[in-house]
Amino acid sequence: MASATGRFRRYLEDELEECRSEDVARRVDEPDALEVTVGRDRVAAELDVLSALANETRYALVRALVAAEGELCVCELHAVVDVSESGLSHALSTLVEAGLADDRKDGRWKKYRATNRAVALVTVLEGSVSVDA
Amino acid sequence: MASATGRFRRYLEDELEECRSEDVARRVDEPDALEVTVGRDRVAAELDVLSALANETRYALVRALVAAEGELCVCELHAVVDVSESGLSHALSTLVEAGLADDRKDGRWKKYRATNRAVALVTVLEGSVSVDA
DNA sequence: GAGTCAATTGGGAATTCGCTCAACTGTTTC
DNA sequence: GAAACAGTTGAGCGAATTCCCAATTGACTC
Repeated sequence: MASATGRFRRYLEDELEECRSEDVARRVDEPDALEVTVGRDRVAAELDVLSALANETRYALVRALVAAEGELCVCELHAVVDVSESGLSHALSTLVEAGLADDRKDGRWKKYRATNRAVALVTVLEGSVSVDA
Repeated sequence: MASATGRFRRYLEDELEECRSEDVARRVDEPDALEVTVGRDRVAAELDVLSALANETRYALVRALVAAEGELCVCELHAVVDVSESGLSHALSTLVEAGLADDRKDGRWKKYRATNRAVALVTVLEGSVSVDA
């Protein structure tokens, strides 16, 4: 973490003149404390999920799977996005890896289904974005 | 949308032999119907939010802002991430643009705060990722 | 077993992203 | 007004993504 400690200290001192309710020393340590408690692995995992979702093709697929409320076969999903079959396959495997979809082989076909994680995220996104913007 | 209609049709016909409860014609139209109802703009907006969040630096900033439950000044945020001051400023403006943070100027300092959208997303991510993986 | 079909894998080209550097705006202090 | 400081903006370079092409794997049919 880059040390902007000098500026940070000045900032805190300045803040204290307006409002004495804070303990400078405690606040200085806060960011690091935060960092430690959270756990890098967990954050990294969350980032993987976000990265998997943050792509037009993959997000469209997830939305379709969530809306379907059940299994969809690769050929059904192909109708939803505008990429080659290979691109579709790559996208789906990324989603499975991120825990956003489950796959199941059914004879000649392969079927995908949204996970709870995917449902939760799409729901929150829809809700939060409809509010404004 | 790429037309894999041939394969899709074959798939549906095959499915119907096992389970007659579905109407082929209706299912063929389903993906398009879905696409229309959702609205491209809305989906695009959701994607912007995801793209803004799907980056190590920016996600760390959002987590810090959410954890703070209040305003943090740029110099405080600088302690959280490992980028140059300029990089930090770029990251923060991306977050504001995506509606994940609000900014407020306070004399010489500028303060940022997490939006409800940011809180909702971080909360869901934490919850959904702790389940497994 | 040969042919066909659904889907995946690996490699590589084009594009996008993330960050730093340098220059700049606005604010406070002397 | 000059100097110092907080923070932003734009340009540009290296790194990571995204997607297509070609070849391949399994599964079903005849």
